[in-house]
Amino acid sequence: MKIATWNVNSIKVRLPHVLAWLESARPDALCLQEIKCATEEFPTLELKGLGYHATVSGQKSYNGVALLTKDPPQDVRVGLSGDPSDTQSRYIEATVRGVRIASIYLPNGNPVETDKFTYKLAWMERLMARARELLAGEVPAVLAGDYNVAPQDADVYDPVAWRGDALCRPESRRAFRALLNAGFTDAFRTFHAEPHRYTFWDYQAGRWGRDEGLRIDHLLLSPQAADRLIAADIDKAPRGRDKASDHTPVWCTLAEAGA
DNA sequence: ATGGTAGCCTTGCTA
Repeated sequence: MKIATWNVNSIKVRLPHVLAWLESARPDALCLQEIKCATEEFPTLELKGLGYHATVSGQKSYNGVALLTKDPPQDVRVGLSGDPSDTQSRYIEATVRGVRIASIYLPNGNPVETDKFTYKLAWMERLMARARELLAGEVPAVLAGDYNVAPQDADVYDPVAWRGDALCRPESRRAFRALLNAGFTDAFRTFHAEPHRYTFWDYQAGRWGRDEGLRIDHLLLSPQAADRLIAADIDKAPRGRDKASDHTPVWCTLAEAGA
């Protein structure tokens, strides 16, 4: 079972890229972030044409997450509990072929001296609470998405320049490590120890051309999912296309249940 | 050299 995540930065602009990638990579599930459209504006029919069900938590202009799955999803859950006043669409979760899959768009958190950073850390606490519930259920679970956290300096092209940024701050990294310490596995790092492998390259200053990026998109696996982990990697190709998103897909494959 | 790009619509904000 192949599960992928991709921050597409507008599904309307990126639909041709998404369709092409689905056709070539054929994931069983693709988690999308920053779709930047209302749920009713999502191109559900175009994706159905490729054989994918779309489960969407949209939002006009900003944020928005979705789950594209070959099989119909079950037990869809939208949002994280813990803050009824939170109106940002950043979390959707469903069961696909027995695997609990979440599409996550974690807040960026910049500038750090503002309530945006406070919101990010509070959101990570709420995610942690949900992660603990999933662990208690002892089910295969994959928390996939744009975490807006570069876990270590090796995940950043210029760690010194980024030291004070919300993506690299010690508080952000500690909250990310708490997920690992609780029992979740970073799928990519299971197979790739080499530094300077990225999932995001800023549009500005020719970062892509110089391979100056950050690894901020992650697939975190519960023990029951990690026990089935076969492979994981970053697919850089979509970032090199015309009109590309600033992020590129990350994927992992799980052995079939009972295999 | 204190910039640069992209996408949204709020022609500034978010990233």
